[in-house]
Amino acid sequence: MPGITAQRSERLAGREPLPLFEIELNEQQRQRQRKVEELRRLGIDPYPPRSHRTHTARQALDRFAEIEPTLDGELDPEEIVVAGRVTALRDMGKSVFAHIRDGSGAIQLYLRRDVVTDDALAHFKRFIDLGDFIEAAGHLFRTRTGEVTVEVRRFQLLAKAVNPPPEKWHGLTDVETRYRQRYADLMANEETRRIFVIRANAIRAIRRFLDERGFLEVETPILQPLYGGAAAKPFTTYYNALDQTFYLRIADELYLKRLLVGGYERVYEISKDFRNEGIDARHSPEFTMLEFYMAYADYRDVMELVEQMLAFVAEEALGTRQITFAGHTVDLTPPWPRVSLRQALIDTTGIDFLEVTDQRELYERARALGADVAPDTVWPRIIDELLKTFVRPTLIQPTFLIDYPVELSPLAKRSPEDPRIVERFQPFIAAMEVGNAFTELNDPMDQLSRFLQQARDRAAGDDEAMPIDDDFINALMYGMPPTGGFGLGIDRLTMLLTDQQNIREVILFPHLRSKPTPILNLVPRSADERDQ
RNA sequence: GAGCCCGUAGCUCAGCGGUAGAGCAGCGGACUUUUAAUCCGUGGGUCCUGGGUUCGAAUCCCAGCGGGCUCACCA
Repeated sequence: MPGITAQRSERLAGREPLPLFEIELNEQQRQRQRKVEELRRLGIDPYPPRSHRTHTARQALDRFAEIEPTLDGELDPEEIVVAGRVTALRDMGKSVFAHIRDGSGAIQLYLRRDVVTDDALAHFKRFIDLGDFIEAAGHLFRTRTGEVTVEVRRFQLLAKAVNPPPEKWHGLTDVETRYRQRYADLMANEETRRIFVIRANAIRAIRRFLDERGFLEVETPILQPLYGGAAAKPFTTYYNALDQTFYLRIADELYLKRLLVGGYERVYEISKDFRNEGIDARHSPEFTMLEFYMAYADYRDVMELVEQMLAFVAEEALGTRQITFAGHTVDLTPPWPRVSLRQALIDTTGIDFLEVTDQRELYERARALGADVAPDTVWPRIIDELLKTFVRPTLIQPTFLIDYPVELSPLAKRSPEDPRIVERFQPFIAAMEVGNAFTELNDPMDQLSRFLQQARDRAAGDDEAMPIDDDFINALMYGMPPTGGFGLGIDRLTMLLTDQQNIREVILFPHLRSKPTPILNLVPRSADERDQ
């Protein structure tokens, strides 16, 4: 059965009718939409352009706390106006209790017949539903049960909700609906709202930390003619004006380093990167990355800065350096232990990767330990697998894993002590890898040879090997100072700070496959119906 | 991409071969300090979609769509 039509609403709103479609509403939506039309007939705008709010819920509660000692149990003499979404309604007959929530919190409203008048109370009961935005003018007092409440004199609908809100006790729990309709999730679930506040606080803290230390925030291209700076498959697009294939960046790295060639000493960028790969609890193809680079610093300087930064961020975002994640309590207070990957692997697997240089032998040893590797897995990938299987689960308290084999790191500088090792580290917290850093490779010819090796890997079938970026080589040929660089997954950091096990819980609008059935049922109207 | 699990009212869920259910929300009524208010009454369904088995399918089987978890690739 067709519901109230958009066309009729348009007519009642004094505009031209929508010609072709109507929206099919369920019973509750129809019920509410009827109220919209009835209000219009009464000359009341169900969507007025302005509110007259004088106090947020928080400000009202704070005000009452301040003046209550002077009131002697009486009403606050000053009239205030609060506004928000109706989240609870308790109809007592000749009075009504309601809660409204705004961005600052919630406050209770109390409407009594002998204060608002009989007609106004009837109007409220007739037209105000759960989920509506309203404003209410009145005086603060404390109820018998102790709750600070507005005794309402006047009220006004600010925006009618046609959709009923999710169930009040369990909220919205269906994961798919929570992601597809994040607005409903945010409306219904305090925890969801909390996560994104912490996320914003963390990002603000990072900016402040870096700004205070002389870093320059910059923006480099997201659309790039060549991608690089990480091992990943890119999203590809076509740039019409340039008549050329472009890629969405997989990392910021190569552009930020060009800026150090240009003479900036400290730069950072916080923005989205895109990797055309699998989605799981720790990976989102569109994710947020912090990268910073500092000249005249090496990876040890960077480690010191990173442990300070993350302790600062936790303090700013959560008020503590102790965080709980997946049942682990970890303490971010610096300094964090530095453990070489070589030693960690010797301790956990007995394998010394400087001794076991033959791929076949490494494979046999890994298999003997029970690692899940295929016979054709290349040497660096086996090392990576051993790291993930045997080392990573042991890294609960914050730890820097340092000094990786050169084969794993085509953009990092070799150790002066051992050319088979690069000066690289990854911070692990609660067994989660949250970043990646190294002393940056600034020898253009060494960089070129690493690119050439990547090209060979690519030819051999590694489709995540980086393409050769000759402009980057050209930049390095102008000279880049000794530099330490760092990349941090902002989403994963947020997971840690909010104790969320799934990355989609910390992304406002995570990607899902489009649904064949639309949310709104728009049905065509027949011509004669339109003519009536 | 593979394996396992899920899809029932606006929301949260039960039902798992024999007339489609509960709570909240809705609608009607009672109640002037309630707190998931309470009490009485009541409407509401493409049981994800399409096939099949069966006298009979929400329930069993097959396929598809959407989602979750675990793998695999990756930060």
